[in-house]
Amino acid sequence: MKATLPERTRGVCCAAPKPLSTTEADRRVALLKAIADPTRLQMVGILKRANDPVCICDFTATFKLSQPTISHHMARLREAGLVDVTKEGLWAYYRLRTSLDASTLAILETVA
Amino acid sequence: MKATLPERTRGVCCAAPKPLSTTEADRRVALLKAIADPTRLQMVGILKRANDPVCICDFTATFKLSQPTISHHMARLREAGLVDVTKEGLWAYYRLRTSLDASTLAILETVA
DNA sequence: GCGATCCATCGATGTTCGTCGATGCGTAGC
DNA sequence: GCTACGCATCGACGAACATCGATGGATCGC
Repeated sequence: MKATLPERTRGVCCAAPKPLSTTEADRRVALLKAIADPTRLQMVGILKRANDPVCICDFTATFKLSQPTISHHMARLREAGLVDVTKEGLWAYYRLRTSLDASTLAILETVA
Repeated sequence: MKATLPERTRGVCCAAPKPLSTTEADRRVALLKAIADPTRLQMVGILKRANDPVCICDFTATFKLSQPTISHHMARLREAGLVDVTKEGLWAYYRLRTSLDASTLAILETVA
């Protein structure tokens, strides 16, 4: 890794490196924001390691947070398109969405 | 992928799946928060693709944001330990920290 | 029907975040 | 010294967020 510092002239500051397409960047940022929280990252990790859908009441029992807060975090994962829900009587079972695209799966794999 | 919904009895909601160690989870969350922003994600991506250190003035020219805002975002990357800075006269050159651990590098690789 | 249970939603509150203008500090050229 | 420049920091402001108690809707057992 070279570390050459290019010559500069005052007032000329526009090498302007090209960023990603903003739409793709925004997609990734939405995913990152969805999992950039301790509770939600743990939720995703547990769902990823679980073979069967997990009742949300188990999350409520696991974390030291109120039931509305757990529900709120799960709703954010739902809005991010990361989880699917199945209602069965009184209970709500969540699992990772099966139709996640490859890049999303790769990120979840490395981070969760 | 089976999707068997376990039998439940009312009032018993404590299968309590085990989360990660909180210290490790917090470490990852700190990294995710640092890059869960369009500007900062682009910054990291540009630095990752650049061979030489990049003058921060080029970021100021690239993004449609004020100079204090760019400086603020770069400070957040600095506090997260993701970048190193070299001051050269009037200019400040940033690059990805060379001593990033493997898991951090893996995340940056998939996301940036 | 009635009470109990699970869960989502609402409303409120304190905190964090993104953004900017103003300011200050160090450097370079005159 | 003085001015111009690059950059960081400060202070302020509105938006987004995490959390909770209260409420309501739906389902089960009796």
